[in-house]
Amino acid sequence: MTRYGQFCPVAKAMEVLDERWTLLIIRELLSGSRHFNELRRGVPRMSPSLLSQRLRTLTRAGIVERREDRNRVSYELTTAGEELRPVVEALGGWGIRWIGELGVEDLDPHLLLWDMHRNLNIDAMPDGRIVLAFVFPDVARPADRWWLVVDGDEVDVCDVDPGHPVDVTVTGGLATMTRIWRGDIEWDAAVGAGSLELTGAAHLRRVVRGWLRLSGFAAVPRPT
Amino acid sequence: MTRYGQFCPVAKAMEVLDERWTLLIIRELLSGSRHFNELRRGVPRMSPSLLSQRLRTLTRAGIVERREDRNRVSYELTTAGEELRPVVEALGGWGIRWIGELGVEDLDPHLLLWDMHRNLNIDAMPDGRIVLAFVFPDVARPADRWWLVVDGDEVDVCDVDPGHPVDVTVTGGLATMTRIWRGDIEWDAAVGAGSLELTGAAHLRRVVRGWLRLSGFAAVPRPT
DNA sequence: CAGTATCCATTTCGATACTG
DNA sequence: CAGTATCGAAATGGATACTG
Repeated sequence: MTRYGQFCPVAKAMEVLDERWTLLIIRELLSGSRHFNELRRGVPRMSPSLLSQRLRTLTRAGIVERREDRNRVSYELTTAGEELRPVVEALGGWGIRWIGELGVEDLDPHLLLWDMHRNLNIDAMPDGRIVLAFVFPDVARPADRWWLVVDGDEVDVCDVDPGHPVDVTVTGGLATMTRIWRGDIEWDAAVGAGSLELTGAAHLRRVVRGWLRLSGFAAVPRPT
Repeated sequence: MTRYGQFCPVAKAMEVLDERWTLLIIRELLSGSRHFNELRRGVPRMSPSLLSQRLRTLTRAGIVERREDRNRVSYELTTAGEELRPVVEALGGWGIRWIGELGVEDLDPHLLLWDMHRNLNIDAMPDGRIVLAFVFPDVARPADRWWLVVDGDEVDVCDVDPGHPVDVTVTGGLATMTRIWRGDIEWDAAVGAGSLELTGAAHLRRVVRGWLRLSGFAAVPRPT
């Protein structure tokens, strides 16, 4: 590909990487997604044909390797792909510092829960099945209720009631929960201000915060 | 802008940065270009209207500040823009390691000389005017001859003979010179192999290598 | 110098439906 | 599960010429 007609390595890199969605797919692969439909959940607004096309481009570019193991297709980053981690980290670090404004369109409960389920601190949780419920009163049904079911080291995201007893229910605006996840506001501050509400056994309510890890970019210091 | 519909900071960053040419403009600003026509030389394949449009977008995004000082317009990076340096560096570092293949289309003598003129080691040069000539026998006239004229701390790139006596003439293929600039091959090796030829006074031929700095990415270690 | 204006070809994408 | 097929709308951008 010769989009820019420049020998500059930044230009050569961007020839592959500046296509829409591409770096988000790489972000997904970097955070552990391996299968087509798993990737789709990370980029839900992308059509499957476009995702498939991008994966082919990335494979041709030597960034992704497609594998077929007994009827199960998986995509993995090559060494070149893995080395894009610093790029993605730099981009996210910049983004969290300088693009604070989120549109309503940017909020997505499915995506939020999907991110959370990948970052649970399972070791901090008691043995046995744990069920967390999230309720977003400002979201239209049926997308206003979600469950994280943790059993052993398996974590499921459910958008329908899995039927198990719920240990803790977290209730609050989708924007609030999203901003907590991004590290824009503090969990404790939101609870204190009443914009986040916890229900469940007192000893669990106190520790649930420790079960949830935040976004990897939450800890990035913000401009003063 | 809401291209992706994601709250993820990587997505929010890419909404601004993944547009074609955008990161190359930022690269130019990071390397010191300030004026419209100066920027154009760094992205020669971009139409002026598109450059103008991108600069407006970047200004709206808070990355660039447009200034008008007594009839002279200039563009400068804001703090947010300056903080994109690690992003550009990560991209270039990745690009130099993993995209080694250059198409014929990627070679551009004007761009190469433009890059070189920004990176001359003027302190290492003797006082008085120094003129370097570059000849690319494999390039069609008139783009096969270029001059760098250094006078004091002023450096000019000429595509027509400036008329001054030439101190050193560097002759070699455009690909060779480009690869040296990128750090893909060594100056000394190219001279040794005869793919680069120097003419001029012996004492100047010996030191000219020290006058030219290479691309900032030349020193990045390559995959083994 | 520092841009605008115009215009059309092309690319790109999103939506939707379908398949082994 | 892992994609492909199709299609039309919209965005995008390149070329070129022009301006205060």
